[in-house]
Amino acid sequence: MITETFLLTDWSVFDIMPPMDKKQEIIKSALTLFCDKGFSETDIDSVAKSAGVGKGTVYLYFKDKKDLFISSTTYALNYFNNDLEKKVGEGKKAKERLKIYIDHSLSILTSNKAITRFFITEVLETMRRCGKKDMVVDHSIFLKRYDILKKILDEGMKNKEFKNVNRDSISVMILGGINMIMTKHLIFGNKVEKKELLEFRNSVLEIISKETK
Amino acid sequence: MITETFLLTDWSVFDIMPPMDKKQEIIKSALTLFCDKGFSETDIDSVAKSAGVGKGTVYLYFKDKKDLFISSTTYALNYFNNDLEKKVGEGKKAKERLKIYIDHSLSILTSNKAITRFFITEVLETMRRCGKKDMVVDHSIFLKRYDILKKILDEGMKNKEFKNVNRDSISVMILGGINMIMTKHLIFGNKVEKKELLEFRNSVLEIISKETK
Amino acid sequence: MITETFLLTDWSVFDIMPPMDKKQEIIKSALTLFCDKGFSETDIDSVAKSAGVGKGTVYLYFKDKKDLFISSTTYALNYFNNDLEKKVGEGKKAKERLKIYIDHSLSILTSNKAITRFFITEVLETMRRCGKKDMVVDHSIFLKRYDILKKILDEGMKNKEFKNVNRDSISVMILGGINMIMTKHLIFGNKVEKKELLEFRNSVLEIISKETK
Amino acid sequence: MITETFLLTDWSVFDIMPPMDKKQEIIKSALTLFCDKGFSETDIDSVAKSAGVGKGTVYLYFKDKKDLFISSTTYALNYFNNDLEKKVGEGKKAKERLKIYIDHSLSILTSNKAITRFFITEVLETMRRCGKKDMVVDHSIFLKRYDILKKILDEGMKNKEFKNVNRDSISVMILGGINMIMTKHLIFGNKVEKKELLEFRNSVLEIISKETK
DNA sequence: CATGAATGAGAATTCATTCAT
DNA sequence: TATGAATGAATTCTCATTCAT
Repeated sequence: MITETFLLTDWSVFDIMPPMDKKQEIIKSALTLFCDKGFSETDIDSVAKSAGVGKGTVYLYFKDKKDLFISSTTYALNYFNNDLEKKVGEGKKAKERLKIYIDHSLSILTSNKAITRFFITEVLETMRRCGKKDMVVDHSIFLKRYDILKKILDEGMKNKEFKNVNRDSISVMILGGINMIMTKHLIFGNKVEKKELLEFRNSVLEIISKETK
Repeated sequence: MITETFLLTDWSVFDIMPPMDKKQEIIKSALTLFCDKGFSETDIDSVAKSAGVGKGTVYLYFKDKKDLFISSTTYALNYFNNDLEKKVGEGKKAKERLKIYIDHSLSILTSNKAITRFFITEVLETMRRCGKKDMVVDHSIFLKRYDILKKILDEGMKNKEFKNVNRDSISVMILGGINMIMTKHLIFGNKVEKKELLEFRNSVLEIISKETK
Repeated sequence: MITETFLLTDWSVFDIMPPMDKKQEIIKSALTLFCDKGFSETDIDSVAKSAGVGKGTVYLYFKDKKDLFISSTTYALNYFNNDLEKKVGEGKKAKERLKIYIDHSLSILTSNKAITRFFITEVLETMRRCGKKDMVVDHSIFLKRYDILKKILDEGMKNKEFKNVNRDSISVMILGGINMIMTKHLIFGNKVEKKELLEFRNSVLEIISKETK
Repeated sequence: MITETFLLTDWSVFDIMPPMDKKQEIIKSALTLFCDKGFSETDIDSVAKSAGVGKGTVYLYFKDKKDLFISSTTYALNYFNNDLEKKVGEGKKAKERLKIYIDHSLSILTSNKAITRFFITEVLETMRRCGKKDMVVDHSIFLKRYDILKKILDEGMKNKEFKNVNRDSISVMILGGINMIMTKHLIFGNKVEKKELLEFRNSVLEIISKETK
C-alpha cells in the first residue's frame, strides 16, 4: 500500500491566518520577519511598519522584543501543531496516518525557505534566549509533534500494522529525518525533488510495516 | 553483536585544539563565545579579551565579524569531521564502524550544551547569514558527515552485513535522529541517559542488520 | 518663656484636601507623584490611574504636563501658606507667633521625605522649567511665607518684644535655617531629633528676644 | 570691624578648570548643561557635542547618564569646597574668616543663574536620584561646607571673639541664609544688590560677635 | 604586526499627546 | 464630558569598525 502520491499542503501560512485585530497583525508581521531575518536582525520598527501600525503600538501589546518573539513563535507552533493533528486525524489506519504525518510535515518545504528555517532553528533559539531569565516558555508545544507521532506508532503496533519497534528511537528517527531533509534543502537550496520525499516516506513505512510479504 | 558499551569521547573540544598562533587563539575564543551566546550576542571585544589580544588584532586576521564567524565555524566543523573520520576508520567491519559513528556523534552531548546547540543551530545560521551577500561558504563541510555515513552503509550492504536499504533515506534518518536527540536534550535540559543513547544506536543497527536474530 | 513643647502638625497633606471634583482628584494624585518621583519621572498615565480617571481626562483639565505641574505646585503652596497663616494667627504675642511659625514649618519634616523634598527643590524646578517659555507663575506665592515672617518680626520689634534687628537679614536666616534643616534630613535620611528642632527654634528666639535672660 | 568691602570672586567656574583630558572635557560640558537644563532635559548627545567628542566616548568614561551626573556633581562640589577652604584659610582671625566664608559663598551669585541653581537644587537631586539603587554618593562632600563653618565658629568662641552660641543652630542659620539669598535671586531674577549681601553678612557678624561695645 | 581609544550608525524603549468613539 | 488605543518623536545605550600610535 505504498502509494506514489505525495500530499503537498500550502504553507504560505502566515498569510492564511485571519487578520482579526492589531495584535494578530503584529504577530503575523513578526513571524514573517523573524523567519526571514532571525531575531537579532529583525527590528521592531520593521515589524511595526509591516503590520501597518506605529512602533509604539507593538509595545502596547508586547512587553518587549523578547515577548513578541515568544508570543509569535508559540502562536505559530500551536497553529502548525493543530493543523497537523487535524490532518492526521483524517487517516483511517495507522499506516495512513503516518503517511499523512510525514507528507504534511515535509510539505513545509514547498512553502518557503524562511518558514523552513524557522522551524528548524528559530525554535531552538527561542528556548535558549528565553529559557534564561524572566521568560517562561511552554515546552509542551515542542513535545506536541512527538506525541502525535508516538500515538500513531503505538496504535500501529497494537493493530499489528507495524512491527514491534522501539517507539522512542523510531520516532526520533522519523522526526529527525524530516528535519534533516528540511535542513539539507535549506543549506543547499536546490529544488525539492518529490522523488526524495517519497523515498523517505516509503522507507519509513517499509521499516516499520509488518512484512505483508 | 549488539553491545551494551557506549563510547564516550571527551568533547571539551576547543581546549584540545593546539594553541599555535594568535589566529588560532582568536578562533578558539570565538568558537567558545559563539557557542555560548550565539552570533549577535557575542561581541568582538570579549573575543579579543578572551584570546588575550587587542581588539584591533582581530581585524588583522579577519575581515569582519562575519568572516570571523565563518572561519571559526568552518574550522570547528572540519576538526570534528576529521576526528569522526579517524575514529570511524578504527572500526573493522561496517557494523562496528556505524556503531562508532553514532556513538561518537552523540558523545557531543556529554560535553556541554553550548557545543550541542552550536552543532544544531549555529551552523544553519552561518548559512543564512553568510549565504547572503559577500561571503561564500564551503558547503562540502556539511556533506562530509553524510559522506562518511553513506560510505559505511554502502560498504555494509556490499558485505551483506546490512540489508538492502535506501541508502539516502536511511542516512537521513540516522543523522537526523542524532540531531533530534541532541535537540531534545538541548530544549529540555534533562540529564543525558546512557540508556536512551544505547537504545537509539541499537535500534538503528537492528533495522539495517541482515541477521535479525 | 522658651518652652520645651514642639507643636507637630500632621502633614499627610494631600489626603486632607477635600476631594471635590475630578480636577481636584487629579491635582492630588499629581502632587503625590511629583513629590515622590519628580517631574520627569512622573508620567501622566500614573497620575490618571491614581486619580481614577482616564488619561485623556487629564488633558481635559490641563493643557499639558507642565500646566499640570504648575497648577499642582501652586495649589499646594497656597494650601500650605494659608494653613501657616491661620496657625500663626492663633498666637497672641509676636514671640509666640514666631514659635508657631517655626514649629509649624519644621513639622513638614515629620510627614515624609517626598513632601520635604518637594518644598525644597521642586518649587525651584517649577520656576526654572516654567519661567522659560509659555508659562507664567505667580511669584507672589513664594513671597507669602516671607511676608508672614516679616510681619511677625516687625510687630515684635514695635512691641519691644524683639531686639532691633535687620528684619530682612534675620528673616532670610530663619527661613533659610528651616530649609537647611530640612535639607540636611533629606540628604542624610536620619531620624528627626526633636532636640535639634527645639534648639534651632530656641536659638532663633534667643537671638532676637529683648530680655536675654 | 564691620567692613563695607565685599569680596566678589569670579565663578565662571567651569571654564577655569584646566581642560586636561577628554574625561575632564566631558565633565565640564556635562556640568554646564546639567546646570542649565537639569538632569532629565540634558541629553548625552549634547554633552558629547559640547565636549567635542563622539557620543560613544561619553560611555567610554562613564557607565551611564547617572554616573556622568554623579561624577560631575561630585567633581564640582569638591572643586568649590577646596576653593572655599583655601580662601577662608587666608583670614587671620575667626571674625575675618567668617566674613570671607560668607562673602565667598555668596559670590557664586555673581556668576550665573545656572550655577546658583545647581548649588541649590541639583545637589539634592543627586542625592535622591542616586541614593536609590546602585549608586553610592559620598555624603561627606555635602558636610564639608558645614565643617569649615563650624570650625570657624568653634575657634571664634574659644578666642572670645564670638558669643557663646549654639554652634549647630547658628551654622544652620548662616548656611541656610546664604542659600536662601541665592534662592531668592534665582526665583526673582532681580539684580544682586551689594547692599543686601553686605547687610546679611554684617547681621551675622553682629549676632555672634561679643559686643565690643 | 599590535593596540585600544574614539566613533557614530543603529536599535530598543518610553511617554506626552491626540482623537475617534 | 470621558476615555484609552494609537502614535512617533526623542533618548539612552551598544558595538562593529577604524586609525593614529
